Amino acid sequence: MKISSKGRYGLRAMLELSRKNGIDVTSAKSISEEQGIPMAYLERILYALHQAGLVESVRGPGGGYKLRKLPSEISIGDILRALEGPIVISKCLLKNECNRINDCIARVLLKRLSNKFEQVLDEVSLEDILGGKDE
Amino acid sequence: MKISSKGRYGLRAMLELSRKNGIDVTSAKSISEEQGIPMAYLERILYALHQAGLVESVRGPGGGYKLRKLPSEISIGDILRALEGPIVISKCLLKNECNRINDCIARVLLKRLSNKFEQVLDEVSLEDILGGKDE
DNA sequence: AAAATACTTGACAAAAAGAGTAAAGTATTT
DNA sequence: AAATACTTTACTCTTTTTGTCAAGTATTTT
Repeated sequence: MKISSKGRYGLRAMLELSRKNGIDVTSAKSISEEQGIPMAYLERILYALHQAGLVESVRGPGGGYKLRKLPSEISIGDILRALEGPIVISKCLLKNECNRINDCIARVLLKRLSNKFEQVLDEVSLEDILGGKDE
Repeated sequence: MKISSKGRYGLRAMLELSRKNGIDVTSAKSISEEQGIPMAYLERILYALHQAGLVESVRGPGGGYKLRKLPSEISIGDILRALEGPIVISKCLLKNECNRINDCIARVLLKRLSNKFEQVLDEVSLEDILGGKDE
């Protein structure tokens, strides 16, 4: 029931990029230092975020990363999906993971809760947090 | 981000008990058989649910378990807390698990999402599922 | 062009968590 | 007293998580 440290690191990296959005590119190294995220691990995280189309990268000296969309257009759900895969509350909701699909007394419940959770995560954007939007 | 198999088994056991609520006591063995849950594991799960005051047990031949409250009075959150501990979306929200509490760019967000999740789980009771309540 | 910088990618390893077993013990009823 | 069933601890196997390492690719500045 918890976000992994990979997910948390990713969120923090994205928030850091949001903070500096518009200015220019931010190097992985500076994110690593400011956020205390192991460099080698961060690179893999940024790579996954890149694959998902959430950030773009600029190579060469002075290079780094920047958001590919506005902070208001990137949800927490987007970030977690990129780093942790499909957002489901239970493994058994994934394809081929349940061997009593038609007989499970809890399936409807789990499905409903899972959808609700995903909805919550998709409703909040990076901008909402940065702006300090409270509710 | 997922409920453990322990949590899932527990949910299913509780739903099974809800189904038979009022009639009499249900043995661990019959739950194990009907739900396909390993007996030894189920016993530990029922024990935890008992400790949490969610079920009561009757010993001796013909003994078993029954709900301690009405299905409408037991939430999914109650069950998961009993089996998996405090419901938090991130480890770093627990005491002594975060070493940059006052400096974490994501803390407010995580706290907010975590509360929201817990609220969702506490809003749904066993009765809601059993009755097939859809929304 | 070369060197420096920085992103890309795959393979691997240590550590933690999850899932379940085993076995012995305790309590209660027939 | 024998059967049934709950209680509890300890342990093991497997999977997942959390990274590290190292080699490679691309781009820019000098």
